[in-house]
Amino acid sequence: MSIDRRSGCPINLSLEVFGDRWSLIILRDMIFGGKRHFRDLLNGSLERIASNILADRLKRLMELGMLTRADDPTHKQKAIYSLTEMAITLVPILAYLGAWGRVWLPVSEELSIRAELLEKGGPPMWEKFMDELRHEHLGTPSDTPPDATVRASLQAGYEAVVARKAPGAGCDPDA
Amino acid sequence: MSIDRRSGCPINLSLEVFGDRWSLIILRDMIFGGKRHFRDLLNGSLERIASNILADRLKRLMELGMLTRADDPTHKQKAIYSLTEMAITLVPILAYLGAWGRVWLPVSEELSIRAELLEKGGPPMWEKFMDELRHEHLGTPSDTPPDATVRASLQAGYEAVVARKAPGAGCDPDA
DNA sequence: ACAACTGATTGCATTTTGCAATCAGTTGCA
DNA sequence: TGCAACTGATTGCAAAATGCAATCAGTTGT
Repeated sequence: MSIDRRSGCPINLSLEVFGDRWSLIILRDMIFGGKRHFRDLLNGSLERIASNILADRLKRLMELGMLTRADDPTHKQKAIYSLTEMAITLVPILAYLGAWGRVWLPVSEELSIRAELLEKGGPPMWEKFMDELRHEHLGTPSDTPPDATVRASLQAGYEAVVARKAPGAGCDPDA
Repeated sequence: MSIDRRSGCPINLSLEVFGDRWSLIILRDMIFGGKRHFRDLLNGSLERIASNILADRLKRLMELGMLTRADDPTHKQKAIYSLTEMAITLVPILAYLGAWGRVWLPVSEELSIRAELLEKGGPPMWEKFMDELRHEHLGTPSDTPPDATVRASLQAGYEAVVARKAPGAGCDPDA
């Protein structure tokens, strides 16, 4: 399951990295959902990835240099997956992809609010988000307080839509 | 082979449109290569798509609203495929994808020069390119002379690299 | 001691993919 | 008229990917 190298075209090579139905979904959940453990990714995504496919893609993304794996000090069997700089720089692509999908595809309102906020925020917001991800996954220093992160503001926007659509119902499957 | 709708997430829905190894390759060849016929797409791409897969993807992209098909007046069996606005607005995504691949993947110099020029040109160049595609595929008016198109300048850049790498050898498989 | 949870792995049926060969109709040329 | 080349596909088939359920060994909390 390694890279084919059908040609040296940048678009082709990019497709060989995440030209499948699951790799970008996993990266999305790590980037926007803050998921870092196998179980979180397995049970957290709306698209219900199978455990063998998740294991395969995590392995593949590590081989490609998009993820790294480390032991979790709180649990001897637990592994923490981290994004590499290579994966973090996908943020603008995900932002554009979300913006495009929001225009042309039958997206649901509550799931597209994040894409809308990210599009409205533009490149400055993407840069801020990438810096937060670098802090979170690569350990680089950051001066953003935990309650003022881009991810928190995206999540707040999501919850506002959910609350408006179902007032009083306190259920949040994505929390 | 229609859309799954695993979830209403914009990124997921986008992946269901071109989360495979061939759909974006076909769109790339139509957008950057100017290919509009089955045979051009079949023989023109470096990645050697099989004819049944090409037929399947063309059909699928039409069902999804990314392409339209029309009869070619010069040949009763010939079909001309056109990009829709939905497909034309992928240009920024392809630009970002090419830029990302150029940084992180083992691209070849002659095939990545187009991505580099497109990245350097930025959003203004993308807009100009999209206008040219609208003129070419949707018949909208345009005042750009045929020799000053974005595609022509990308092609010129490509040929300059090829000429520099193999001076005197007049072969150009992409012409 | 024991149930729940950790990151996986295995087996298996179904689906998708990719390659080679082939198709019928159209065109250009001798 | 005859025939080769070209048009957009389609078919058969082997290989690969997918998705589901069951299972695994080790760890943790009670």
